[in-house]
Amino acid sequence: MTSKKKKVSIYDIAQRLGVSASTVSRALQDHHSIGSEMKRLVRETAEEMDYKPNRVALSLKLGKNNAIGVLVPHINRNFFSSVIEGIEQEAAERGYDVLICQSNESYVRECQLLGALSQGKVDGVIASVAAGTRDVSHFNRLAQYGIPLVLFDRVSTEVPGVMTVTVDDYRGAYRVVEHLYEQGCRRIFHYAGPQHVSVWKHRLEGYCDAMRDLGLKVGRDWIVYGETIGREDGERMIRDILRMRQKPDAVFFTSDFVALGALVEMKKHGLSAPRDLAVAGFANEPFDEWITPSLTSVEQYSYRMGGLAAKMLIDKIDGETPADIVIEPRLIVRESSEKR
Amino acid sequence: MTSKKKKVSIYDIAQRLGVSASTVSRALQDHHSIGSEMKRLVRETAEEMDYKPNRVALSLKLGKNNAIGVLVPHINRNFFSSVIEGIEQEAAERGYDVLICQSNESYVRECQLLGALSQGKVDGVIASVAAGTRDVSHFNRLAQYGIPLVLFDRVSTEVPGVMTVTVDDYRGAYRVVEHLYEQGCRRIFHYAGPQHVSVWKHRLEGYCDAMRDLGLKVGRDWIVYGETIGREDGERMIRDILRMRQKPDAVFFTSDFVALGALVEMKKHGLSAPRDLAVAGFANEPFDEWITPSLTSVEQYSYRMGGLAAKMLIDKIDGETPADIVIEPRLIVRESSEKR
DNA sequence: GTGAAAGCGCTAACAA
DNA sequence: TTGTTAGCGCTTTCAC
Repeated sequence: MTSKKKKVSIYDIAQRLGVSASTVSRALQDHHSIGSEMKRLVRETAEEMDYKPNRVALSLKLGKNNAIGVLVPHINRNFFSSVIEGIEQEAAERGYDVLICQSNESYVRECQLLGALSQGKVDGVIASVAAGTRDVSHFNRLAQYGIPLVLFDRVSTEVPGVMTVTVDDYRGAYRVVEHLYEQGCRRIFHYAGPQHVSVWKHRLEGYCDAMRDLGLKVGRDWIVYGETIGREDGERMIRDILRMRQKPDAVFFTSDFVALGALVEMKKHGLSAPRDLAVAGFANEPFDEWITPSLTSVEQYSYRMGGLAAKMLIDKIDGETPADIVIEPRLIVRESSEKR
Repeated sequence: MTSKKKKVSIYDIAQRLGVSASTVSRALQDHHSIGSEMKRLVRETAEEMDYKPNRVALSLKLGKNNAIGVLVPHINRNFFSSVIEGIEQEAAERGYDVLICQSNESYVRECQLLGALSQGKVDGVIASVAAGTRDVSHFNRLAQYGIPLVLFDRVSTEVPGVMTVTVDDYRGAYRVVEHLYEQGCRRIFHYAGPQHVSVWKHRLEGYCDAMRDLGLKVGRDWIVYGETIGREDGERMIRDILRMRQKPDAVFFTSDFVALGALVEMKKHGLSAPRDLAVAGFANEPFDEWITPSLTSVEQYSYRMGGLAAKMLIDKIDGETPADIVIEPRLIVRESSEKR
């Protein structure tokens, strides 16, 4: 049976010392109007009584929480957990707590959580839009409450006052296509994600423009518009390809997971990349370099992205006006696409 | 220029309606003493004025935050982010916020963060001990403040009043050894992690006991006591093995990452699992089934673990006294160890 | 250099 | 059924 000590407040310290609470408060803040002898005394007593400031009271008084909310589609996805890790690192350094919640890609859940985040616990929000979200107006409420918002990766510019940090998906996709071209590929297909999501839209645009610039005409069935981006989608696409008369010599998948499914399915049919079909993905998931063949992909610097998003948000909270950030992605060529 | 509306409080509603704040407060809480007409009126006005309750004020008043703190070594590790996902899910369902922080495996950081978590923002803490931690007495402070603590995976029973949820590492390891034995392996080595960490200690014990029960004598250099558990460690161990006169026919690695390093290094030397050496890991990381050969491992049900930890903690906060939980692990046999 | 008092937004005794 | 009041723990004007 551990005796729960009652929490000690500045009043307890004040009483013990026979001074007023405000003196204690000031001493603890190293206020100039307090004598050094008094300061020492107060600090020692605080230490001795195991005093911990109550941050909730502080928040209420100051109207500042030193906390940011993070809203992501899923916590347990390498990309997002890596971003969160970056956020936490930066936030911790600047004395901020991080409150996380996940939308599970659901629009309804996202609305609820934004509601909860408007209830005064956080000074700002970092979010990435759920795949189920088409109308982003629920994000506006934050601005109405004066809560700054940073969107990362899956962003929307339709939210007034929003700040964004993104990777240049267009450039990343463009480079993938260039690379496949350099490997001798000409019939380059693309598995695209839902087009209401910014990143997948930009990757498709990068693909299209690169193809055009390279003088390659995109056939009518060269682009697959996926509803989801799971491994099964990649498997299905390979099966579909096997039934085609005119097969592609490369596929650029908008996600590593889809590409992974494709590689697995290819193996099942005795096909190998890049010999039978060059394959590239996007996101540089950790498994990319462990699988066989290793997977060509695009690094998004997710950890850095998180750090930048947090910095941006906290700077904004501190009254600055940070500019949007676009991170330059990096093409990482691996076995799945390197013809020699 | 968006006009930041000033936040509306119950006083604003009260004023508008010409009633007192307490009436509004009660109406909003659906208190029985308020007439249904009044309730309707208050609720409509609240809606109209876009009122959001201030949860910070609520916390201060009630001395309850509806928030739990989560302290893990790393956010961006599949195991931990999966646990966190489970925690968030359960917490959200029960109306709790989740505050995350990471110790980066550092003892000092863990101390600091526990200090921060004692500052009244959370009603309870879920944590997994940093690898750098040998003395766990810093966890005691939480109990002193009446903040319940659940430790998961890497636990310590030396913390008074602590609750734990773990996977039965001993059993998991035991089964791995049994399985390798059934595959015909007799010279089964073990790569162990730092022994001050509960999970690695228990896995080693499971290994030792299984070997004994199977009548296999463990040679003096069969157990490698690793300081770290990274891929490099696995690579190094393979190189060491290659220099041995009497080689093992199987290695049980206490971590999938070490096993992964081993498989990669083996490939480099033209060796393949399980033909030349059967390999098994622990944790069932997602990449286990994608790599070649796929890796035999032990599933820990991390997502469930998170949910259970959160349930346990919140039950405790609600005044119940939950019992410790031990999750039964599951051996997942894959190519790396299946002789046929 | 220090204290008294107000107040952040809310709830809950106590009164009426 | 409703209003008044105190107070959660802290900071900060204002007065001394």
